[in-house]
Order: sequence, then C-alpha cells, then structure tokens
Amino acid sequence: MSDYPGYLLRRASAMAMARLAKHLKTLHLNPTDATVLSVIDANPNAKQSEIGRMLDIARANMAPLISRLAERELIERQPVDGRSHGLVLSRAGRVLIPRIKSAFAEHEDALMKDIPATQRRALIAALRAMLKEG
Amino acid sequence: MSDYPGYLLRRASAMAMARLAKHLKTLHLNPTDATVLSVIDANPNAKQSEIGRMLDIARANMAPLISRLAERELIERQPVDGRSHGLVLSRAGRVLIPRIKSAFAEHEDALMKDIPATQRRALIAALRAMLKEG
DNA sequence: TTGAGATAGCTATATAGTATAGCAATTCGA
DNA sequence: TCGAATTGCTATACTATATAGCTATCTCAA
Repeated sequence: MSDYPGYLLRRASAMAMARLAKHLKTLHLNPTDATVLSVIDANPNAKQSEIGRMLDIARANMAPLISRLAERELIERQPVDGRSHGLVLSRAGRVLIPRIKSAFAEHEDALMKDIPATQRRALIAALRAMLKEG
Repeated sequence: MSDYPGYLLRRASAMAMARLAKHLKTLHLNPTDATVLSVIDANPNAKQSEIGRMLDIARANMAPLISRLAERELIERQPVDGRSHGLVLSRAGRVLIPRIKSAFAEHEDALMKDIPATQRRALIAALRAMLKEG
C-alpha cells in the first residue's frame, strides 16, 4: 500500500506478531510469555526487574505476567534478598524450552524466507540503528 | 538485546509508533486517524469498507473510527448507494492535511536518520517481501 | 548509624487497539 | 428472482500497555 518505511514496519510487525501468536497457541503461550521464559532460561536467577528492563516491560506489567507463569508452575521464584527474588525455570518450564525455541526458529525462518542474505543483514542493521536512538 | 529480526521488528515498530503518536498528539490525532485522513485525501469518495481494506482495519473497528472523525467534522459522508457512502474531507479536514503530511515526513526522516541509502532500500524491499505472503 | 532516596514487587485502574459475533438493509449474480 | 455476499453498525471481549500509588527493603553519604 505505502512506500513509507514506518508504515511498512508497522504492518510487517503486526503480521509477524499475529503469526507468531498463532503458532505459540499450541504451547498455550503468547509471544511475551514465551520470550520471558526463554530469557529466564538464558539468564537463570535474574530478577524480574532485570528481565523487565531487558524486554522493555514495565514493572507493573511484569508482576501479573510472572505470577501467571509461576501459577502455571513454569517458573519458580527464589529469594535473593528481602525485596527481590531470582527467577528460574521449573522442570515443566525447562521441558517447554526446546519447543519454544523451535517455534521461534520457525517463525524467524518464515519471516526471512524470501529475503536474500544481503538484505537480511541490512534489515538487521537498519532495525538496530532505529532502536539505538529510540 | 536480540539478534532475531522478528524481535527487532517488534521493538522497532513499537518505538516508532510511540514516537509518532507523541508527535501527532499536537494535532489531537492518533496514528490511525491521521492515516485514515490522509488516505481519504488521496482517495476522495472511497467507501469506508475500501479504506478499511487498504489499511487492514476491520469493518467493526472502522465504524466508530469514522463516526469519530465525522463528529469532529474532519470528514463528510456522502451517500453512494443504499448501503454505502463515500468519504471526503471537510474544510477542516483539508486544512489539517499539510500538518499531517509534515508530521509523517518528519517521522520517517527521524526513523531513517542514521540509515544509509543502500540499507534503506534493502529495508523497504525486505519489509515488502515479508508482507507479500503474510 | 541513620535518614533520604532509590529500588523491588505489587495492586488497581485506565486507555487503546484489535477481535468476535451478530443484525438489518441493500446489492449482486447465477 | 432468490440465495449469497456486502455494507455499515452495535455490543462485547480480550490483550497489551500506561499511570498512579502503596509497602518493604536496600544503598549510601553525611
């Protein structure tokens, strides 16, 4: 429809998110939950405030998100000091990780399917540059 | 944070939308309203279902959006046939267009500021390819 | 050592964007 | 001409995100 990169960005992102959400539905996870789980996997014992900062999720929104994952027994909270706790995956959470990772990988492959390698590199560089001084 | 193009896409889009929304606030418009107005400007007398299809906005969501713009007297509805009507800008709507356009232009410039021309072309091509078989 | 300020987690609530289901009127097309 | 599709619309739901404020805890400099 448009030549505006900004508009293309919006549309492409919305399309990609919808598709990812659909795929993750088989795991009963939304993209954010799945991302949080894989970040916890990669950063065991990180505090939830740290996870939130990494993913740009506000403290207020992290709280119910983490409670939900804890209630589903996908993660565990381990006290670090009096006010914060480290997050780790539970057994069930660890079991889920390979499936999350392959869902992400499939998703990225589908996105990049028709994009030549040179363009991919440029795309990544361009998106990084945009984010750098967001 | 991540090397996943999909995740970068999501973050870049969110950042860009937030920034655009902030700029458009001076016109008391959100990005969607502003986009609809400029599409009506470019396609006078298009039906609202057509606008919706162009911008991928569901019929159910177009209705209140268009009512709002009509209530603010930025657009007018002209009967086309018994069930549909063409949309045109009102005087006030036309007055707004240059300001909307320059807000969009500034926004796109800001996004592309640190991105060399070659990368821009690749970015646009890549985003188009993604959307093509969304 | 203590007091101010920062931080962590949390609750409640508000706002916005989008999705689903369904309705009545109208138009299209085999 | 009659069934199917289209248009505009309402009501509603769901999700993501934003705002404000609370308590408890920790940090650090005076």
